[in-house]
Amino acid sequence: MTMSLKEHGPVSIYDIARAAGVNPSTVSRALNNRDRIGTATRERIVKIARDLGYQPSAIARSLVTSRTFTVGVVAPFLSDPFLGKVIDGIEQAADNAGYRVLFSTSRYDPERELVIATSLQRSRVDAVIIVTTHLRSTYQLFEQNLNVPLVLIGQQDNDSSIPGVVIDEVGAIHRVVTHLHDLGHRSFAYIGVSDRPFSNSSRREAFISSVSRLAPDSPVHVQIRNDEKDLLRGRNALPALLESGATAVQCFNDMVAFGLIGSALEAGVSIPGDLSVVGFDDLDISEAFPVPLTTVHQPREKIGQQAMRIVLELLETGTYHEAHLEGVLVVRGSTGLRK
Amino acid sequence: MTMSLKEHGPVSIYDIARAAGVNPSTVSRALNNRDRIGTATRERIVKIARDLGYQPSAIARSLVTSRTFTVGVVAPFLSDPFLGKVIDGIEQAADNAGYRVLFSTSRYDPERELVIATSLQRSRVDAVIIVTTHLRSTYQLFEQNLNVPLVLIGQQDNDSSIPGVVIDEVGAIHRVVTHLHDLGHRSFAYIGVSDRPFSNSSRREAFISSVSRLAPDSPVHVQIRNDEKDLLRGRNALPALLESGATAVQCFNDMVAFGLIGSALEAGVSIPGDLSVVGFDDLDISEAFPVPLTTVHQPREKIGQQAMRIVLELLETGTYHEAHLEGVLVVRGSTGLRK
DNA sequence: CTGTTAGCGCGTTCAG
DNA sequence: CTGAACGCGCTAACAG
Repeated sequence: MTMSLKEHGPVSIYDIARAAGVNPSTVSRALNNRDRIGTATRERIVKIARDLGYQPSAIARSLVTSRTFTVGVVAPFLSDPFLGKVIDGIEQAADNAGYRVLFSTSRYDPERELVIATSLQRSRVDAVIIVTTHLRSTYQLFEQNLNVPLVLIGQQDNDSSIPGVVIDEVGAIHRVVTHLHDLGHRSFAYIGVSDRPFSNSSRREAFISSVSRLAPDSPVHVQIRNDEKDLLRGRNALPALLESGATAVQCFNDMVAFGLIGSALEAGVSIPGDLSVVGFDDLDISEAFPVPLTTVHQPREKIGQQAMRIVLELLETGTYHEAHLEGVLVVRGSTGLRK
Repeated sequence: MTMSLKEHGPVSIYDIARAAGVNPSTVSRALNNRDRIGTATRERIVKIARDLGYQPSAIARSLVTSRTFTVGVVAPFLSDPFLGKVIDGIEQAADNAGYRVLFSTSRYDPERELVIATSLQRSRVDAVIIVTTHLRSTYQLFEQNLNVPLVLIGQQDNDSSIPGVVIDEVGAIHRVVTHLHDLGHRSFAYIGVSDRPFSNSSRREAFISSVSRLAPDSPVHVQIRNDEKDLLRGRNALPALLESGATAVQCFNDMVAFGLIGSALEAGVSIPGDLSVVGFDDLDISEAFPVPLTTVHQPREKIGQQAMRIVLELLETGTYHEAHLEGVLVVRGSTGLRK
């Protein structure tokens, strides 16, 4: 029946020191299980601390240790089905390692990325993980060095050596094209997006170069759309796509593919009878879609976990090992033999 | 051409005080645009601060002001399509108000919710927003008072008066049942989930009571599933559902509905010809699904924004105004006349 | 094994 | 208008 009369803020080690008749620093040692402390007094102190409902102040501790055990995470959005899982992976790995996660969204806005970065600096986070969308401006962050390890998630320039995790999109896309080529397709299309310029051009390039390698004379119809949402981009891409005569199309991601398939079905275009459609990401719904989607599976949680692993390596050893993950082709019902 | 030789950590007001030949406290006043400061010296100091790349330490500031301008957010997952948008809304509103967001996932685990809450206490967040799944245990959090405002997102007991935002699920479900009843349906079903017991029973109760009001003698087949993922729950619910003879079914959420529709189509069951299906949430894909889903639209971003608004009210005035949002019925192609 | 002292970076008195 | 001194809560020296 503890009846503590707490006055102002939370209880501090000073409060419990007084209650135990010892010095605050003794309390600190007792609670941190440090060296050189009497087992008897320790237990007494620990008990008092518990009775008083003591919760150490992370900020006071940080001020002296200059470690916050907090990672800053910057991503375009949380509600993106791809990013959500990636960040879940980060949070999970962070939690396991005793780190907190300070989250901010960049909303595909390169300027905001910079603003956020300085805000995170003020918070003195121990490291920052960025999901890039505009590589160019992100590189600026590295140049104006933030004084904290920075880890990138997303494609990088070939010659850049920034800590981060990358997916082998080129390889994955090549497997897609091989698959489509094997099915007899000889006229292709790529439906991209404008607000994630780097990963978009990365996939587009990979697609085009794979086609020109496997089927040199095949045309590739390309559309880069900037409609409001990915779904709409897919929907609105249909007319021009049909006109192009393409029989197989790679979409930037699954959402674009869903939009495309939806409008195709409405227009009486059969999938995959008239048109083979491939996505990218492998969202949860992709396999349960009425036309199960052939797509490139990205190990989303693992991407986040690997990013956090690199952070920890960097923090503990100062060096790191790159994470190179594979995107695997998952063949389902949205691709088929050329008519 | 500033060539500052920074040694240890980030520059502090002390560094810039020395560089300006003034006292640290003067720097503090100058930078915080406080009263009583010479315009001349202020500008000089501001310039030096900028040149030195000064970033105020949020933790040092917090230590003295005992305000962190940080809200803790606890939710089951980030990757949930419903929660993602809610949290985006929180982050947006927080950012606008100059707050940071410290995020943790509870993974549908009531115990973790408690652990996280104490962790957030250590971080001295100014407030906590919780997306509840197990109301019972969340109430414990309030009893063991955290010393910070706590705002709830999700259904509450009728007699509880905890700050939070609630959706009028009862009303929304009633509109669903009315819609189905108008279509001629007289045999119903509800497919629920086991890991979000509170909102599940809330929806189930609402459904059953609405049915018994509108069509007193109609049977209601109920399944509460605990398969691995929501999609699977929908898929696996089909056999027993068909056996029950129900012609209209309310699913816990859209994902469950997608799973159900997918397996129904595969089994040759026509939607909505043989079976009318209703979801809950109105995800982005729901309207683009090949069988466009009739569902209850939840204003997801707004939910998050309102939660943050309550936080700010609580922090500034000590009181708050409840947020009561409506779930609106969106009729699409997955419901139709009873055969 | 424990108490003392100092200082992390900043805001806020209170004097000048 | 500005400088000096103190304290936020805690850890890390250094004594004892």
